[in-house]
Amino acid sequence: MGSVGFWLGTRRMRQLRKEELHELVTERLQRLDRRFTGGRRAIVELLIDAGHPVTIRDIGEMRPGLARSSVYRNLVDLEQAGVVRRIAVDDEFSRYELAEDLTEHHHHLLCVKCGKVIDMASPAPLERELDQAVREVSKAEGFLVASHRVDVLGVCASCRSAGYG
Amino acid sequence: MGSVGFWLGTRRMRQLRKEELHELVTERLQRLDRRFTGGRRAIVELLIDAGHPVTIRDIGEMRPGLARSSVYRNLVDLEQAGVVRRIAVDDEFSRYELAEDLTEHHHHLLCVKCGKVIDMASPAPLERELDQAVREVSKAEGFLVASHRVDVLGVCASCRSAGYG
DNA sequence: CTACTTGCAAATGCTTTGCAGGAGA
DNA sequence: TCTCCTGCAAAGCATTTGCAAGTAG
Repeated sequence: MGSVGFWLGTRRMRQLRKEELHELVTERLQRLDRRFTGGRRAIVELLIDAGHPVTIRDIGEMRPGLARSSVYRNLVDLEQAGVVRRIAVDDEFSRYELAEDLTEHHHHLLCVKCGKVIDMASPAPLERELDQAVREVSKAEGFLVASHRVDVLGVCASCRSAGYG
Repeated sequence: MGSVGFWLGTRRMRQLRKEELHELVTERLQRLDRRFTGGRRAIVELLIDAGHPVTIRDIGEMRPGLARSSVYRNLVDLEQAGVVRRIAVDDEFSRYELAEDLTEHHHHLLCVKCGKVIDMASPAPLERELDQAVREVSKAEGFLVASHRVDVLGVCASCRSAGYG
C-alpha cells in the first residue's frame, strides 16, 4: 500500500483461485512424474498463507506432521517444478516462497538483526532502469540474463523499537 | 569498461595504495583488539588480487598453508572489522569480497550454472531510482535502510559455450 | 500393480569450537 | 609477558541419502 508505488507486507495473490493454483501445481509436478501429495499440498498452502518467505524451520513448526526429510525433498521437487523459489539471505538458513509467476514480481526488505524478510513491490521506473541496465550487461558480457533480484538491507520496525538502530 | 555505464570483470581498486589499505585494515582490526597477522594479510591480499567474490574453498586452494579453521575465524573477524563482506548466492557456499568502502559500490552477475560471480558497476540512473524507491520504503515501513544489493541471474559466457542455454 | 512418497535413522559435509603451543607488540 | 592467533582434531548442525513400508492412480 505504499503511496508512491511500493506496497509492503503480505503479498496479494495474483487472480488465481485456489483450485486454479492447485491445477497449475499438479500440472507442473506431473511434467516431472511427481504427484501433488498431501505433504506437498501442505507446504504450498503454508506458503500461500504466509505471504512471505519462510524457513524450513518455520515449515517444521507449522506442520509438525511432516518429516523434515520429506520437507527437504518436497521443496527440491517443488523448486524443480517451478512452484517455489529458494532465496538466500546472508548467513541465515534457506527460505522459500511461491514462484513469482504464481504471485507477482517483487523484491525483498531484509532485516539484518532478526532475519525477517518483507516483500516489496517494485516501481515501474525502477524496473525499467533495471531492465535496460541488464540488457547492456548481457550484450557486453555474453551473459544470458534470466532474472534479477533486489534486496534492501536494514533494520525492521520491530527491531528498531526493540532497541536497535 | 562498459560503454554505457557498466563495467565488468575485475574491479578496480579505489585510489588506495596497498600501504594505505594495510594501514586502514590494521586500524579497523585494532578497534576490536585484533591484529593484522600474516594469515589475515594473506586473505586480504587474495581478495584484492581476485577482484571478485571468492569462496572458502578458493581461499583454501590458493593459500594451502592456512588452516581451514583459521580462515573461517579470520573471515569472521575481518567481517566484524568491516574489511570484508560476506555475500549469499543461492544454494552455494558463502563467498567473500572486500568491503565496498575499500573498493566501490557495485552489484553482481550470478551464473546459475557454475556459480561464478562477476562484478558489475551500477549506472547512476539506476542508483538514483534505487535510492528513491528505498527512501519511500523506509518511510512507509519504519524500516531503517542500510544498503541495497542487486543480483542479475543468468548463464555466463563460458557456460553458454559449454552447451547451456 | 507399478512408481512415486514418506518417516526414520544414518551419513555427509560445511562450519564451529576446545585446546595447547606459537607469535605479535 | 600478556594476549591474541594458529593448527589439529573433535564437535555441531543443517541438509542429504538409504531403506522398507505406505499410497496415489
